[in-house]
Amino acid sequence: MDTVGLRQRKKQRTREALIEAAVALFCANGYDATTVDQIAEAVEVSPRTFFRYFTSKQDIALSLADEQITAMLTAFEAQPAGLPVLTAMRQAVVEVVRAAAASAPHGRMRDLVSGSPALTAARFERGSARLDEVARLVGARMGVDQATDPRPRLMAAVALCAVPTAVDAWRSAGRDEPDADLVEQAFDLLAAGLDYPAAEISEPR
Amino acid sequence: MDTVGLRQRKKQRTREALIEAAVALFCANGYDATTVDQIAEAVEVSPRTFFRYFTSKQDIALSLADEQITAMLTAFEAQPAGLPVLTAMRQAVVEVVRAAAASAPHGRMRDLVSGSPALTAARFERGSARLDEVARLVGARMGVDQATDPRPRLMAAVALCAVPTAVDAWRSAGRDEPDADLVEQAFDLLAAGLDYPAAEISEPR
DNA sequence: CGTCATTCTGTCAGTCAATGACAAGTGTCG
DNA sequence: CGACACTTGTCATTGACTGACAGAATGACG
Repeated sequence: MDTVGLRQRKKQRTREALIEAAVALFCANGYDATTVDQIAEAVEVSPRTFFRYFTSKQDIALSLADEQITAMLTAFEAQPAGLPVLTAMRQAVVEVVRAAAASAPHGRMRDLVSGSPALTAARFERGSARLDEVARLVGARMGVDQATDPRPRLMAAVALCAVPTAVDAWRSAGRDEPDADLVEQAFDLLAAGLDYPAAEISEPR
Repeated sequence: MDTVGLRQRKKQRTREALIEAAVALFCANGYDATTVDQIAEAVEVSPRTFFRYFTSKQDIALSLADEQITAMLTAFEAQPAGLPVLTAMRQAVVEVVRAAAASAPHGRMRDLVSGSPALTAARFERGSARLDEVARLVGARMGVDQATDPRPRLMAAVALCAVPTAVDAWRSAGRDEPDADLVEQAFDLLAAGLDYPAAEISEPR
């Protein structure tokens, strides 16, 4: 096989160089102001080649986010078997977020993604695309069939969509705590249930 | 004032004609295969004018989704004051989804949106954009300050992101029930809490 | 009614993302 | 080395979107 062929190594290096250049340019000039041509030029490949490595400009911006979902899946599987599912999910997400906070490129990209509506939207697209994968693991851990039981998919939707959205919303509302803490809090609230009572006292008129 | 000026009425008519033409073309040929030029031509305006009414092609596709969020907010406010917040939210969403199911253009657009990843992502963008609005109403109903209490925003994120995502996932997994029923189920599950236990019996090896 | 300012629209030119087709270069393997 | 597959660059094209400018429609007012 060609596991370590020169050709493969070259491709891998090009791919990494493209990501590195893209992240640098995005951080320096912003996502929208960075053109594919600039990224390609920084790595000295043709713009056409860029699109042979990444299907779109969004694609490269979200390659890191993609890795995070994969990492989250791995972490989720690694959780002790007896753990309640939501707890296992929380641990997995927190682990990944902690690791990302310590990594410079991930940290910079997080701000970029939450700063650009287009990227925020694209991140959801990624999440939705991998929702089945997450649901499958959740179902396995619960010992139910994710094809017939709706709960695994619902939990996947919550983990992939509601939690990041809530964290983003909290951040933009001025909460400066580390992401991991906000994630913990989101899961705590979800575990406690959302069935809040209405205000008891009728407002003064 | 110019509340009913000829100019205003004309603009309104153009806007509606554009939406109508866009929906028709999207349904006939699909979202991606429909060009802005085609939409503009169908209404006999210049393509440039299209972008003076809608900021993007996605924008016009989601104008209906936008109306639904607004309708949901109205319905939420109209719920009886004593209702638990999650129940009120569920009623509001169900009402809107029911109404949409009865409306031909909304129904067709729903399939279009869930069929196109780009539109699904864009719908989230819309949702996130209005998350604060929703959170404010939720906070008001709970009698808490949405600036300091994280729960309203979390619930808004769940209602705007997790529920639609779960419903989409269920549909694509083959569940054919009416959307309203799926929404009810999602909220029921959320009200019951997500803290599912792990499977008790270790799998055979 | 005529004039002027405002607002809306069309035309034009241009940028950028993305894709198909073809040719030329580079790695792989017998 | 030489046939072959894979990768890349060049070229051309489409489609979304924007800025600038000119001209037409509209509304306000004397």
